[in-house]
Amino acid sequence: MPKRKPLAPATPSPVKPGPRTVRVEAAVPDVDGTFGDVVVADALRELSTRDPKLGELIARCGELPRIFACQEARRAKHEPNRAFRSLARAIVFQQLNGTAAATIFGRVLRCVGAQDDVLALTPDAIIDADEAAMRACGLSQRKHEYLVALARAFHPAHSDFPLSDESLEAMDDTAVMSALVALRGIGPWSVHMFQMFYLNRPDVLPTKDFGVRKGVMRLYGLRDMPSEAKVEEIAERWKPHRTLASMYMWQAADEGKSSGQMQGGDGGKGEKGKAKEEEDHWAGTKKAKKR
DNA sequence: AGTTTGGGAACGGTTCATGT
DNA sequence: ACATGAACCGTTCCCAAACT
Repeated sequence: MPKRKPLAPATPSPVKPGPRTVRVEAAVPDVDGTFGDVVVADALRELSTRDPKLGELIARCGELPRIFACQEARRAKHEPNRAFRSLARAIVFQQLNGTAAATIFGRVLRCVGAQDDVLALTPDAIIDADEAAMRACGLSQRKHEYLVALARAFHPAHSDFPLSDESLEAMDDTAVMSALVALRGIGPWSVHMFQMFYLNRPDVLPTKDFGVRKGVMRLYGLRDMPSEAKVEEIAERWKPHRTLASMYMWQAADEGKSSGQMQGGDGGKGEKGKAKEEEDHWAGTKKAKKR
């Protein structure tokens, strides 16, 4: 096979090139203007005061729809095993192209009889599922191990201190991080997304996230991708609203991409697509059921 | 000896340059 | 026009090497 030129992005960013001042679409109307316990407008005012560069971005973009996307998830709070399902999906999706992962997750749902009712995806269902059948869904041996371990961690009969929706809600951010990274297959990045989009914690800074780092680089005019320490240093002024600020970093990264100002660049869907997938995932959309 | 860092592997669907 | 197959996506784990 002859040498190939670098591939063009596999999935072009859905953000259309256009005037830098274009506003993103308005937030969906049926929201109460809060993120977790925070009034978004107040938090954005505070962020704008403390960080003028971020303030310019906020003024230009308004309240981002992604801020409110997770409100939908909060409405479904009463559904049992939601945290388990979210984390199970995160394990299946990690390391994979979103489309491929959705295909596999759909097969897994079918395998455990949850194709028509995601509520049937329970720790019991995963523990009882036939390993060969799960592997036949396209699940790697490692991921199958992770899923079973996750199911056991949520199962009272298999864990002295079983995790649950309620216990995770009651934990502070540090405790949630400790509890979840202890599970194989769940890393800091996944926990950060879980805290942001599932628990709606207001002060989460996903320093490992490529999009956040890229957004920081762009917004603050840095020449190179900032280290995690540099991101933390810059984000000091965002406390205690680092979750919202991080969402604006994704926006900054998106704008850089759409306006062609980012140098170098990663192929494929990049942080935009990934971030969108995470929003959809943690917000509880049912994309994976489309099969 | 203990800790940190870096690189490779895993994983399936999609994209697209190249050859026929 | 169609077939082929390499490259790519990104997070996590694991292991080896480097460092303290």
